Amino acid sequence: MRFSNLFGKTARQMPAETESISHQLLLKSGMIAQEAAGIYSYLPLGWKVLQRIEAVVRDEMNKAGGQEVLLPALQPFSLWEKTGRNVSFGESLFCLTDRKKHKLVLGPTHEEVVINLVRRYVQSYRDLPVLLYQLQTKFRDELRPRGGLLRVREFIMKDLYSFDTSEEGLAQNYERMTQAYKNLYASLGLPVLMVEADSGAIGGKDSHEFIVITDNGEDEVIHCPQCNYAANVEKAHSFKEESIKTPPLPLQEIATPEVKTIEEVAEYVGVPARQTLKSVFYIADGEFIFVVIRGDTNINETKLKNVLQCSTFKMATEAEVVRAGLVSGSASPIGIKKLKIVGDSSIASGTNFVTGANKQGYHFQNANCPRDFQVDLLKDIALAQAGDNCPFCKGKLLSCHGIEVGHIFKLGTSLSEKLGAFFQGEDGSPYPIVMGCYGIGIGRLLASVVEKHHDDKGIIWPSSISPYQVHFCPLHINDPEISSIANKIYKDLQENNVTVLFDDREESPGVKFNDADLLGIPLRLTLSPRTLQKQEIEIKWRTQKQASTLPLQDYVKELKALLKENTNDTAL
RNA sequence: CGGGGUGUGGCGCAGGGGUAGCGCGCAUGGUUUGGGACCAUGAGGUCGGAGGUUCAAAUCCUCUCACCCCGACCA
Repeated sequence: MRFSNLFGKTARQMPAETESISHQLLLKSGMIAQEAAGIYSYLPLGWKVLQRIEAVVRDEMNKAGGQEVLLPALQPFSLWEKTGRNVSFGESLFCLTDRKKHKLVLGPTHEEVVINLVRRYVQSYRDLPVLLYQLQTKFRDELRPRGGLLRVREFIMKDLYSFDTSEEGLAQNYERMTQAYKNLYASLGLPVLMVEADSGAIGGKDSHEFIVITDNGEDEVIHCPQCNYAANVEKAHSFKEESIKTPPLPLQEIATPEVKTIEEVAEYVGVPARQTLKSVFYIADGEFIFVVIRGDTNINETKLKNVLQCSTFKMATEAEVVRAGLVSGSASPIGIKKLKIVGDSSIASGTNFVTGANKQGYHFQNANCPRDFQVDLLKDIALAQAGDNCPFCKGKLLSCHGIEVGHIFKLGTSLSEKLGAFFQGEDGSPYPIVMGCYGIGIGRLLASVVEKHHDDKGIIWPSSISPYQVHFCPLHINDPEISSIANKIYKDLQENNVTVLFDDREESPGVKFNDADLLGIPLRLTLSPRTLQKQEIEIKWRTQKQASTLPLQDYVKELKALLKENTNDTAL
């Protein structure tokens, strides 16, 4: 490719109004362009990289036994009603109506469609297992798109669906896909952490995420450095500091003027925060929910939402709290009769808690569950935090942030049953197909690679996905001799199947070198009067400061040897 | 959905009642060329949108839209 013909321009200044480094570099290098919030165009270079990532992903999916298909983005709404996921996806589902007034959705994922397809072709256990996958555009009306390609509303996803006759078969495919994912991240030079995850709107049982650890990642991971337990914070379990257990004392009301927060209450009464109870209020599917948890811990809203099995969920506003007859700052479950109360397990493990008296300026001391109050549900709804103890080895848990670059689910049979996907077993009876699904956001993968592989000058592509193998920079290209040799080299490289970006522009060396660094192609070739005089060509790796030279007569052979040697060297 | 911020040539910004200016980029010509060269000439916007105030609005007021960032938080 001649640089002079390349569509898209590199910018001198970083684009304004951007925060994440991948967003900045991808815009600055002219690889992507924004159209609207969370909606991007890929320009030729960015698209080339994306396609190379797709090739790596395809390769691994094929090796794992996947067969590629292409399912429709436009899907009947009625399919979503059958699984009920029109409700769980809620507002993030893009809905539209056709001219015949039929409701359609722009697919945010493809379980419904793929099951509906598979059920027509799978009748017998002999037809299973089968693994289908696609690379397809997904549409999700995200709450807040952010970070350039990191969270968008339209994106290409690789989604694979496994169909098995049994849980054992599913487990095998789950394991196979796990390995395929690990291989693919390694090819891309991405270090990932596999963590236990909440299955969210997709539904299902077991679920794992693959996380690239970076500070500006949206997801929080709790992990144990001792035993390698790792889970998304939404899912993570932990051991908190032991509750205080003393013989129950009589409930006692005390005046606590001007005392509101847990810290203030604990200090005023003279007990540690873990001997207080915190009351928090939510509205779930329109119902007011009273949640009570130990004062030193926080509520994991994902766990709470799962416990409540609701589809809409939010914190109650001050007005709603007042309307429920509660006193902010002094609320407690004691004496609450008409509201649904959810308690965290932590409240049953201790005694003599301090909690509100449901009266402005007063608290209770020595509250005990179930003596003084009862809860409708007692579950683990606590947020695991750094510093808590590991649930397996009691080591101190750590927390870090990361980008979710893959998510796999053991779906089981619930969607199959809802959509009528059954097979006939050896015994002649019908069984629901056992399903798994496995997703990777390709654009997010691209952004993650940039987040991990860049320096202050620009992107550093791993050779496995670089848009070109070589960036060729002839200097003084208006010199006829340089120009003719440069063109010959360009031709030579192409004839030798080396992909090359040929900077044939009449730009100064600084411009060319800076653009080369920004674009991040791993190998740079430079031809100039200086190198020509010695009958040499300069060669420099993007990752290295120093350049070296190759003899002009024989450079192609040596270059190809170097490329071959380094092609697998993606674990940077 | 709440909070904060920003909208002025392709990009980055300044201007803050008297109908727009800088840098980069772009075009033409010339001189340059190993880490974002220089000179000259030139093209390109009517200031996110709508309404209002005013003799006069990019500038003041009202509404609205878009984009960015934070939070979806313990009462």
